Amino acid sequence: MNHWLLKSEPAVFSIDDLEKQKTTLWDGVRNYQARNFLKAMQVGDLAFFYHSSTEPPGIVGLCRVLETGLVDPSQFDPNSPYFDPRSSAENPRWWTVRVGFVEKFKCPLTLDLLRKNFSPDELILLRRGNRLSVMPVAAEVAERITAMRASQ
DNA sequence: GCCAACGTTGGC
DNA sequence: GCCAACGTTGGC
Repeated sequence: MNHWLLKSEPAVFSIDDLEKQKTTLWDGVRNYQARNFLKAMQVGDLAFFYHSSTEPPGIVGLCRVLETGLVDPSQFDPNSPYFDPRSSAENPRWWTVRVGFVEKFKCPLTLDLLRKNFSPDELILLRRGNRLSVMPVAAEVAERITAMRASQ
């Protein structure tokens, strides 16, 4: 099983929204590196849910990959901000997964706390200028994150 | 609201 | 294929 980190602005979609909805299609990713990580996900993988552009930013919960290899429907919707006129049904450009709510952390693991416990080498999130919204988390790092959560 | 960092676009 | 211009991300 692999671990991932998914970024979302809570004003757009939060861990509370996921808890209410139970599952969601992780659509709207329009970056090739992030898309490739989405493609590499497998059913059963766990993903840390990260809130960005909020105070404080941080990991706020956990979700699980339920379905993989899904075509992102928003690329075909002219009314969607994620519409991509270069995509076609025969040759879709953007792929995604469905994730399900697992848990919301009692205390968020803030970006500040993550910086104190991990190096930028260990956690892509912490790398200078990082803007990836979907990224892998090494097993050993995921274990330490989970341990931090437990000790809060 | 600022701005550094980065990805994408498009002229050449 | 280069690279300047531009738009976006996201922490602060």
